[in-house]
Amino acid sequence: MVGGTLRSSAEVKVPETRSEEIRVAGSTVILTLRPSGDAAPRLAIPLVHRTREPFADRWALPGGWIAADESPVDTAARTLAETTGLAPSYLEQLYAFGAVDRSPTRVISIVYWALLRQDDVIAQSAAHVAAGRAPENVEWFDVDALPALAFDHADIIEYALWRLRNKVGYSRVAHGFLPSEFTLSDLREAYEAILGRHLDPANFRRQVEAAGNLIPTDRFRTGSHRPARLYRDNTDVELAARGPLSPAETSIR
Amino acid sequence: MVGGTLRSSAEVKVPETRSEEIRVAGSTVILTLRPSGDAAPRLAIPLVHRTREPFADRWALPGGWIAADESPVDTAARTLAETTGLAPSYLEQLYAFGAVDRSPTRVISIVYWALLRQDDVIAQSAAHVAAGRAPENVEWFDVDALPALAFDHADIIEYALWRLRNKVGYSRVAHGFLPSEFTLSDLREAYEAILGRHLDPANFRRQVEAAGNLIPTDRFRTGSHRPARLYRDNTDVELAARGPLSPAETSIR
DNA sequence: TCAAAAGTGTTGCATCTACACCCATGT
DNA sequence: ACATGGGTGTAGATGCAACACTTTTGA
Repeated sequence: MVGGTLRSSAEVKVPETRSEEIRVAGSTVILTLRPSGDAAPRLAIPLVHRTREPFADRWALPGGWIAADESPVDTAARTLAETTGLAPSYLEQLYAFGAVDRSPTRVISIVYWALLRQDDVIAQSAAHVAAGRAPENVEWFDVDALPALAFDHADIIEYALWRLRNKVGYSRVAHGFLPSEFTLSDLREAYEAILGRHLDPANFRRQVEAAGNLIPTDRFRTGSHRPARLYRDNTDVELAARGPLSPAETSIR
Repeated sequence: MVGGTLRSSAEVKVPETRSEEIRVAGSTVILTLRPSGDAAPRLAIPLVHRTREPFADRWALPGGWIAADESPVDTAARTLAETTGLAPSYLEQLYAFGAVDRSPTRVISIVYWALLRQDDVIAQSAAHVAAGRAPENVEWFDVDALPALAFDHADIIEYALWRLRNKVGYSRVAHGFLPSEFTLSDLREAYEAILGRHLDPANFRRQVEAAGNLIPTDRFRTGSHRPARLYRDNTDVELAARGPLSPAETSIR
């Protein structure tokens, strides 16, 4: 804890320096759910391979400098698009990291976290294969098999995962991973991948039905065993309450 | 919601501008509980009267530029001390506000929120009266009677209050307002002031007792009616879980 | 007909809420 | 003695976890 009383404010020295030497970057922890064969899907993150110092040969979060005429959230959305070619289903500010020693030069990073729909990611990587070219130096990693990371990016990813796991408990963020129609098993598997534990299908069903955020369709997914009803999101309800923050802060115009 | 697929990343233009034109400020929403006569205590915030453009004659959050060798949290703690002469019992990053048009010049503000113990505030203002001088241009306002505010500071305060009200439900932040020994009524009044509604004393007692964060003392507050037992905080437990964020991010070295 | 997932029912436990009630003190 | 806040007891409602059970399909 912190606490206590200080000397009178008159004695406190005010630094003369202004902050022009500080550069401001935007980075994003981009998350999706990757189907892994017929096993449970797993959380995955795209990282950028660094070819220059500092931290040459290590992997970093996608990001870039915040342009003079650009809001931080726009930098996040822009660099996310440059890296993946996609627009996120969810985008939220994570934290502003600004410790003096977090980089050899003074950089404050305003970090966002984003969710991508798994069908978008699959379609995009198929398009890259078809076109014969994919973004250079970008690779996807399972969150529990990350490579050596640059700067404080390992801590940042850990914090983003903590926030995701927290938020999934009291919001609908998990829906951000799913296509427009999905079964309750799809949704439950998303929750299980995020939380890392098994959920009872019967109780899960009742909980999401009681929440009233799902619209049942007349369609079913067949294939094996008893067909499962497909549901749509009730798009009247936000994926997560943002409180009184301006809508511009978390969505894209 | 956001969603959708974009053009290939090869077509996205990268701005040439770097971020040297952006200045970075730190501001803090400082909250305390002010006893208002014998009525219920109320949430209050210190604000700084602006004497220069932009927004001359309006009121602003305490803050300043982040120095080149200073972490954002240190800027928050420093400007908080300059404004109030006190150290906070709780300090947490609120949000980085960076919309392009939020200030006539380009400024990104990393905003913190802090709690002050009400006994610290009372002692400090008594000291100011005794010394015959108090910080210039600083005045305390009830949160539901705020003056005309500069920049986007009204929105920022609204967001800070939303965060406080949320956090009080799943953490012990309300303890940050109280002295080291307090009665359960003191604590309940803090919760009531934050949430803006009455809480059942009997149920409140059982809840905080069950949480196990309070240590009963042998002392009682006498004065009127039946004496009330005094409690201390269990300082082994943090006021609020910060997740995997470094301890440096929310406490003062 | 069997395996396995979809979907329903039921029971027990913990927690919350409302409110009745007793306790201890200053006036 | 009595008003008032401190503190305890208790019954009903609600929510959740565990798990038995039925349904529907593909193989």
